[in-house]
Amino acid sequence: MDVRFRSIVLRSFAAECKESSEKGEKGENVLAHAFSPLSLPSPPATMHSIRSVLDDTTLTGTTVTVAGWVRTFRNDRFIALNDGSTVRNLQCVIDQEQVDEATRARLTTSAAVRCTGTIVESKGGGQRVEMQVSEVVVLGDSDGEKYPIQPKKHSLEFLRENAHLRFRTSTFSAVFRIRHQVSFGIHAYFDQHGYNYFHSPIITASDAEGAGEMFRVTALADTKGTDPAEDFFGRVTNLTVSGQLEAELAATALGKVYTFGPTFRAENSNTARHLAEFWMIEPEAAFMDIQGNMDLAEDLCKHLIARVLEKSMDDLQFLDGRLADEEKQKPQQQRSEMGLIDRLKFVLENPFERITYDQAIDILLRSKPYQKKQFQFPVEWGIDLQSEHERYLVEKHFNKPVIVTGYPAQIKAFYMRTNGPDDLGYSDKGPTVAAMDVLFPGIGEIIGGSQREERLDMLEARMAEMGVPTEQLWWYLDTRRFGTVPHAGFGLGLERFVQFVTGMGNIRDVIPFPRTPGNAEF
RNA sequence: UCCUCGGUAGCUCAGCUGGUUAGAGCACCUGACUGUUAAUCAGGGGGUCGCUGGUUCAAGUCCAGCCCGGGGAGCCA
Repeated sequence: MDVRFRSIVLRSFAAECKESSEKGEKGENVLAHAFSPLSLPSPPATMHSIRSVLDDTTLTGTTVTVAGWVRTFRNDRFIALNDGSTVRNLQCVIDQEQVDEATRARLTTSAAVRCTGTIVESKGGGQRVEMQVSEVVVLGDSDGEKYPIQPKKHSLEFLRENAHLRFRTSTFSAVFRIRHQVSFGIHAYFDQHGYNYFHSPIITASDAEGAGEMFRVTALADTKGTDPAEDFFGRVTNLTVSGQLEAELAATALGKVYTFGPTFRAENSNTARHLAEFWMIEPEAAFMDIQGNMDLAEDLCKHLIARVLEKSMDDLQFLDGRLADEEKQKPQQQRSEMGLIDRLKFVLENPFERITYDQAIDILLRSKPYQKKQFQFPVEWGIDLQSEHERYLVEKHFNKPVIVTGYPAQIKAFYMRTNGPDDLGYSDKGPTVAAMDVLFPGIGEIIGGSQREERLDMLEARMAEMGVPTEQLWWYLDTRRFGTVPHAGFGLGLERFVQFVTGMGNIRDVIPFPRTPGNAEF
């Protein structure tokens, strides 16, 4: 809605309230008024979504109205109409005697139209029902010569350059309906499990989180030679790279919390799995250890996959077919044996493999590619697992999601809990921490988390060791000074998860308007 | 940021070892079509071959620099 229009509606509503109260009406009447949609035009009773027309068998034989955008217009007679409610189109059949030639000429790709007609069983083979149109109104013309999206297969790169229109394609409408289901499912899952949705700040002053380069936030036109004390907040501020530290503060009072918001990284990353602006979900729970953390991560992933299978089957079927076509182009060796839907069901039905870093190194050292010297990077205890190593574990050795715990302390963040001899992931090869990475086939790291170091002396020692300034994080350390408890949490990359569920290969194709180095057009 | 591949019509791409007026399919325009499924058929318009410079009788094709994009790597979610 136009902002000015909305303010007018609000003002007139306020005026009505004033009037009502002046007339001495009861407060509840005013309230009832507030929730009635009087100020908005209601759709006609016969208006239906295309999804309901296609699925609701009781509508056959009735007259309904639908509105959407023309996908194709064939044989001067058949409109394939899509309104975004489903990936499927409604075939609207027009009678040439009822619709004049001038109107038919305006039924171009992506024109907005409203059709009224009777739902009948289709004479053609491609669909169960179709609409026998009695009236068609063009609501918005679309100049076919200038409209860039054609009824044919476009490259994803081309559609990325036309990101403002790509939602009108089957692929992208399917992806974004599924993104909605995943997002909504995350809130539903945590709500059902007693977690509080916690809004961690977007602008932060701490740059000690160690999660990468940050975007500076300033109200100054030029920061050169200016004391940060002169700036808006009186100090250096940045866009958040993680809400974790703040979530920990909340978890040590509310018990269970999760954040769900945008996160920013100013890394010069040019890959199919990195964005400068992405959405992250970070649950944090008091009295939860690394084992509980793994259980939560696995259960959440499976819950979300189950939800998408339940709510978005037609979108998944479309994406499954799209992926199968793509696979056909590849040489036989590179093809994956499972389709998208089979893959989702497989992940849902099988437990994630859980191994320690020690075991991971062991498996890699005994692997064929290692012995044939096919790995580009060395494998030895103490170094981080490279992409090729993670891929081997997930895609070759186990062929399912894998959770790796007990990484060497030196390669992980300061807040992770140091393992003792009785802890999971303890190693006699060197100090390890209660970190966990959830690795998914085709995507890599989808979740990174840990049990946090709750012991003040241990935490301070690690911060000193890693050069993290304790003065700046006095508020974080206070949680360890006053009623500290074991607690744990993780970060789930929304886009990476959506990539897995939709089978999209590039992360830029699962976020509406991707932000990457040199790219912020829309 | 590094490695690698690419940039030819609105889109997807062909154009061999330099050699006449640079091609195809789709899209678009005109016409045909009352059961099509990315409809089909006939005809038509449409190009500074990413940019700049160089080699050559001759450059889309070879060389150099720059710009942009894909894939891989690092950073991570």
